[in-house]
Amino acid sequence: MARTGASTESSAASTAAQILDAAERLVQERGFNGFSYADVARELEVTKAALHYHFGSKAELGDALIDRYAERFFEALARVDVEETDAGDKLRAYAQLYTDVFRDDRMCLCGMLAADYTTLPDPMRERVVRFFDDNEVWLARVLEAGKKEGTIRFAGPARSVARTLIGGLEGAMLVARPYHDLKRFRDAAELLIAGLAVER
Amino acid sequence: MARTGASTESSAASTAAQILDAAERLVQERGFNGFSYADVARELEVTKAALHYHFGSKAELGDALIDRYAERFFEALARVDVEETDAGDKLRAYAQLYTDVFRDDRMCLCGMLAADYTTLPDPMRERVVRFFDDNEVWLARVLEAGKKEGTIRFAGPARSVARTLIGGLEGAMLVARPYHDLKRFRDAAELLIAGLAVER
DNA sequence: GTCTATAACGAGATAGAC
DNA sequence: GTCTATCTCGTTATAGAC
Repeated sequence: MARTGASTESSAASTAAQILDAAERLVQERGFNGFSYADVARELEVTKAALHYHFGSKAELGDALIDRYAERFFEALARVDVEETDAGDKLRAYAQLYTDVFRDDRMCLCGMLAADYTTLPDPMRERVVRFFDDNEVWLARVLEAGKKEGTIRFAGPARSVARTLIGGLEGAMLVARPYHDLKRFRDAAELLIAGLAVER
Repeated sequence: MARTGASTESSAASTAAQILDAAERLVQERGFNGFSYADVARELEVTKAALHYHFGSKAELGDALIDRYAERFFEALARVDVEETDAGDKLRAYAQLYTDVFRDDRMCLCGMLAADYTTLPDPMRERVVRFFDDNEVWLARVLEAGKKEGTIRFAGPARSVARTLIGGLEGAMLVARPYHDLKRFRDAAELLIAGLAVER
């Protein structure tokens, strides 16, 4: 499907998208309680009032941030499903998505929001949980497929291994970020996959 | 060594300690940017000004929080060293420390502060990093000992496995907390240890 | 050591002009 | 759609009385 084509605004990106871009990075870097409308406004060189036109409240902005992030993330997973056939390769491609985030000095958006969880409005909480649930479903399916094909073995329910992988990768990002060290994250990701989903 | 014994203040806990208790829980639940002096003051039924007498600034309070948390944590690890001899048992005792934190609906203090890392003053950053470094040293020593005794095997440098364990446990707490599910955390901790430090 | 009072600032949000 | 102006509230922090 082509881009939306010639629209009323011919600028590179709509203001709403620019706001989401800036806010997303700020949340991933500083957390939901660590940034303000003023930060976004300064960056885009518009006023806070302009932001409120596009996203009435910080909570609404938060909802939109998670929705877009999740949409893009699961689109990427759908591409992995098309491009990779081996279960081990799919797991490594999954970890690579996290690596790409970490490379930008960012934390996973939903990992960061998991830290902020107790302070989030309910609609944001629900979205964060759904993100992890959907990740778990995707990973469990890959693990089960690998087990069936005999390319992978693991102990216990695929769901538990999936959860441990998600938490392991989120935690690897969390702890590696202060060290500003990509290798630290990649080593952990590699050990996690090798230890939890043994190839044979 | 006995408690400090009869001191000038005979009350149950000094005000400074009460402040640290309340602030610690608030940070572990809500993050460093998710609580205020007003929250602590309300809880202890004192004024904000009283808090400032004991801890001049939020940054100083943060320093004191990490110092006390780290001190207690490494005292606990020293006890583990005395009480457990088998390397696998030491690793399980290590994970149990995290379980105890999670059981109180808390995130590890330094795991939470790792999320807030980019917004922290430098002295707090240094303390957070030191906490993880010291954890890594302790775990790597346990892993090496287990390898030498032949009770444990693992791939790659003990340091890398140690880092992966720390990140894995921190991430397991982070992601399990929204689900309010102790079993979810315990299952992940078990799989992490079994997958990263295989017993034989 | 704790209080009242207040300063100084930033946050989220709204009204109404352009 | 973006602006100026403003409101209200919460935040960290300090001064000075008790």
